Amino acid sequence: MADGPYHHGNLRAALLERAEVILTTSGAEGLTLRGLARELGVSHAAPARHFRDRQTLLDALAVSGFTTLNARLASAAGGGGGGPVGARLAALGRTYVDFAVEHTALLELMFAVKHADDSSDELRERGHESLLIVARLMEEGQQTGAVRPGEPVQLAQVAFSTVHGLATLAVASLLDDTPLAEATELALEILLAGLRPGA
Amino acid sequence: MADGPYHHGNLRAALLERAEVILTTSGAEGLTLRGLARELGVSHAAPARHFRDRQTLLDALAVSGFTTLNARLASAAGGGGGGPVGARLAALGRTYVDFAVEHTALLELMFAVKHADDSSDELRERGHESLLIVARLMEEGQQTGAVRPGEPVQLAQVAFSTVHGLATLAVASLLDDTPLAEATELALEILLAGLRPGA
DNA sequence: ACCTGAACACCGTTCAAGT
DNA sequence: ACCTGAACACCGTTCAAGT
Repeated sequence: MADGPYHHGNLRAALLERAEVILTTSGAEGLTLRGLARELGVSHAAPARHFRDRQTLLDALAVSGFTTLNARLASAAGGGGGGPVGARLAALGRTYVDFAVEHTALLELMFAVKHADDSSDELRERGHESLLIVARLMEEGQQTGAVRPGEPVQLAQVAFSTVHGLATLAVASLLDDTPLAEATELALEILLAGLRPGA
Repeated sequence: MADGPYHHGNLRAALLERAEVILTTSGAEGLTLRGLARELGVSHAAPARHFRDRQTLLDALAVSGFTTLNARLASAAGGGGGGPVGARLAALGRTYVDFAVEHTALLELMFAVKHADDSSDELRERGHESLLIVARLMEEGQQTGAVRPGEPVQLAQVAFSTVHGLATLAVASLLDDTPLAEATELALEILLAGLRPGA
């Protein structure tokens, strides 16, 4: 790991790694290409070799964020498929809220409106992956009678909205005295009740 | 309205007005103090007289956004208080989603994590106003038997989360083929069903 | 292929000085 | 009281040139 004149080829990875740290500690506004270059001991123009512009770097972070999130969601959904669907949906919701408050700035990036044109497609696709994990559980719930009929993806959109919105309220300090865990349980209970057939 | 050497005293209002236009058309990233000053024909240092820094201006925009939103919500909640509670809750939800997709960048500001220290309190208070409008309707619904028992503010937080999250999904292009109006109706139906007593 | 150094056109913020 | 002009310390992005 001795420093040569160059960053021995892994500058791209080093940039992403350092950027994620800065994003977590200082937010997206504190993330500058020049600052990144400085910390990694390369010239300020070096990052441009690996990321066309700042937005492309931010989008790469967002994509990697979705990758992490989706892995956690898939794991929470219960790979093997045991347990009642309602409980697994609730686990999914708690996992999402945990991730969201733990990676506030990253999540903001993941759902930001502005993206580089070439990252936009991949970002959307990763988001769909998240929704699909939920949708598959909805479909299973429909078979076991825990979930009302309807397009599973649309039901997933509603469930996703609930937990995502809750996380937003939490980081915006709008939950006040309500502990986030309590608010999450109430939201999930209302959501699951509303999803039941005949509700 | 002839131009003197100064901006005849209404520079603050002019800055806010112009800033809101730019926010809507170009997003927060496109909003610079120097650009604003240029468009209004004042020196680049003039805005500092009225807003301590850029963040203070952004927070002022966010506060004004909440004012507009709360007025709309209050109106949709039915000032006089006629009609079934469920229908008025649904109207509230549709109003929120409409506002959210119409003022994407503004809403992002309203729920942003970073704020100037002196605006943070007022911003939170305005957010609480939004929640209170919903909470009052929840309380009314509990009396008419349309809404389950529980802390009205907590129920409001759940309802707010649902519609806010839905708006986020919409602007992130994650609703795909589902028209937003359709997704909104489904979300509101599931929410209201989940809120009913004994659900 | 990968990086450097200089250059260009921007920023936000501050502060003496003007009216 | 309100604004200007200059100054400072940053940015992102580009591009010839180096190895």
